[in-house]
Amino acid sequence: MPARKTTETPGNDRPATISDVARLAGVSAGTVSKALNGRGTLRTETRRRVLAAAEQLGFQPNRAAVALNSGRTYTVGMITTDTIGRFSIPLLMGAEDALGAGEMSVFLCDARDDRIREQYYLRTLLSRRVDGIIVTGRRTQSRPPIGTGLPIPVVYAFISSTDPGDCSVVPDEEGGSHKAIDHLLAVGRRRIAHITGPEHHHSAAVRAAAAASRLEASGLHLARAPLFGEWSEAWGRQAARILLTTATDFDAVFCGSDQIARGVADALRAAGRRVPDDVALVGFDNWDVMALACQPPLTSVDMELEKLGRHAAGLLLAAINGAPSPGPHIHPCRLVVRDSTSG
Amino acid sequence: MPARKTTETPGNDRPATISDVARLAGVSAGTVSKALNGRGTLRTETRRRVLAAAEQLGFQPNRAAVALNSGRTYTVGMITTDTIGRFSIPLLMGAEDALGAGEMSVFLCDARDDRIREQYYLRTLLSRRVDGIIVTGRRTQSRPPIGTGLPIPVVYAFISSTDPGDCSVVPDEEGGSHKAIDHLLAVGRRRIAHITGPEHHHSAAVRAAAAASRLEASGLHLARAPLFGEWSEAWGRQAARILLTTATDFDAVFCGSDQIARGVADALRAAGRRVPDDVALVGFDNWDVMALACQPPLTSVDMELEKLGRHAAGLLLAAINGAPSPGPHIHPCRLVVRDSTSG
DNA sequence: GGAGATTCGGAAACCGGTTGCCGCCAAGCT
DNA sequence: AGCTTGGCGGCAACCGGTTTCCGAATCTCC
Repeated sequence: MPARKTTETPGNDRPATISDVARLAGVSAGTVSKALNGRGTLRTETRRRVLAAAEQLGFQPNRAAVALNSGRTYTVGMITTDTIGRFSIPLLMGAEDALGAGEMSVFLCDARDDRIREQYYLRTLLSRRVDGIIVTGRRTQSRPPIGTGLPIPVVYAFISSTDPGDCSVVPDEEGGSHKAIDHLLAVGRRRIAHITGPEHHHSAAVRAAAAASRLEASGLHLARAPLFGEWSEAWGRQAARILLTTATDFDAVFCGSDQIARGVADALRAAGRRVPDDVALVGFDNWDVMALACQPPLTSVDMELEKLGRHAAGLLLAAINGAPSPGPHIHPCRLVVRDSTSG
Repeated sequence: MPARKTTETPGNDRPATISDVARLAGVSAGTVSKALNGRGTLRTETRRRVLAAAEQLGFQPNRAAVALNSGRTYTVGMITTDTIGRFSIPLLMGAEDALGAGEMSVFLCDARDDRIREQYYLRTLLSRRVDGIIVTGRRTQSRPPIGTGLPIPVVYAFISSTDPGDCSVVPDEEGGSHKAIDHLLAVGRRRIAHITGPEHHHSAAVRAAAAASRLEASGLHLARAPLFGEWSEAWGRQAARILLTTATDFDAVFCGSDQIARGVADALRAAGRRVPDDVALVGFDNWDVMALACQPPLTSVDMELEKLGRHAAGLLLAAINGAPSPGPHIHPCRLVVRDSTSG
């Protein structure tokens, strides 16, 4: 940026203020403000002189001062209720991107599954007079609202609030499962098994129920009761062996996560079953590291978390501008087809 | 938080100001400020009354106003030069944690490998008068400084600045490689191969060179020239097959990443070689998803990115408080031993 | 009881911008 | 020439805190 180097005075430790600009341009501070913001009535020549002075000093208005008399800070808080992980990242990125386009800056708050930290961050954000708050978390399960009677809008992304009046954007896990099942049916599979995470986990329960009900709508059933376990490759391998040793008749497995699916793929291959010829395989999450490294590459349901984050940010911006969208919002899933079902 | 509910006036859309508190307590605004900050000389009874009024209104000082006359915003900017990914997260979390403890809030800026966005964010942060900036990125390679003559301290974390005077905190990849080699030597291996990422990638080059030189210091050599490829499981599998088919004599493989190591493990198993009995295996990154799902679980070099982030944040806080630590800082790696070398 | 010491809290300036209002000056009109 | 009109830009209040300075009230002691 050589252009900036020559105009800024490097080593000048104090950022230029509007008075500095006014002095240099030979006008008053108020006039500078008008010139820079296009308000009031100024001679073109005056405006030009002010702009030149501002440029020369590298003037950037102090946002704290702007915030003070506009009442708007153009910042939002993003609270991740649990540790920032694989699911939070695309959410954060999508939201940050959408907000940045709206000239908003984002405060990142990692509450680490600690309600005390959560409330500490909430107070901090309110003290900083953020224009709004996005609450995210790892689980799609609903959670108590982060606060009540707050003076600013709040949007829940991925997780949802137990208060049905709160604005929550959640992935359509049920619809995603339907797409997975429909796809397996479309490629001619009829004896579909389901392997997934812990039964008490909301996502596992929802996806399993949706898979079963979609089959029943076609007059079919799961090849056996869903195998609930954990969200790991090891469980995928183990569950696949259970399917094989109990002589279950199956030609497809729909898995609750890509990690599980990958474990299943490895165990099937070790047992001499071919994917997708003997068994078609569908995962969930479309986590590229897993889905692409899997042998063969894995068909998977994508919750489109980045888009979901952008969606949530858009709703927050609207709410900040006086057009709130209370209640739950369902964000669609997308099926990404790869070799594990169409080789 | 039922306690708050009763004290805050829900639905009161405008946050309480210091004047509101003053009016309720029957004192002046200045007195409220003194009471809340423990300045000046006030009667105990007056102080108590003010505190009670502040509590009743749920008063939180407007940080913009505080910033305006203290010149300190108690915020820092965190710019990730490339997309936030697996490496950035522990960095961000560590830094955010350390800064939060210092009462600092963090602005998250995702520059997405775009120099334009980078400069946009830099200007935004300067306009917001952040007290300091942390710059991170995916690669350990050094990069041009984000700005020159900036009025606030900047710390580079993980990546480093080409300006040797800038404060950069980088992982000791060379030391990490040494630890990996030393460990393999300690468990009796002598014919060590190295499989890693692209040759032009800084980390790949550094780790390969460090491995070779450490062996030479013991009068040994790599079993063959390092196999450079890409950071993927597929390449790990392919490279392992190269080792096997070229009849290279090897009893250990040190890999440039856990993904590569996992591919190697799969290919070795498929070829009937036992890990660690026939071949010991060491990865790099200690990415739990890979290292733990690997069969057997993978010994790996951990760059301790979260600690590194905390380290960087600490240096930034010190610099903000007038005690800068210019120049590069090397953050040690840690070897995590698992079954792939000690089964 | 009065002078001096001490305690307590209010008034006002200030941080860095924004904005409504008003005054000054030149041009236009009669 | 005198008055009106309107363009231009300065003055000052304000946003919400913090801090300095100072005055008033009370206390102490002779």
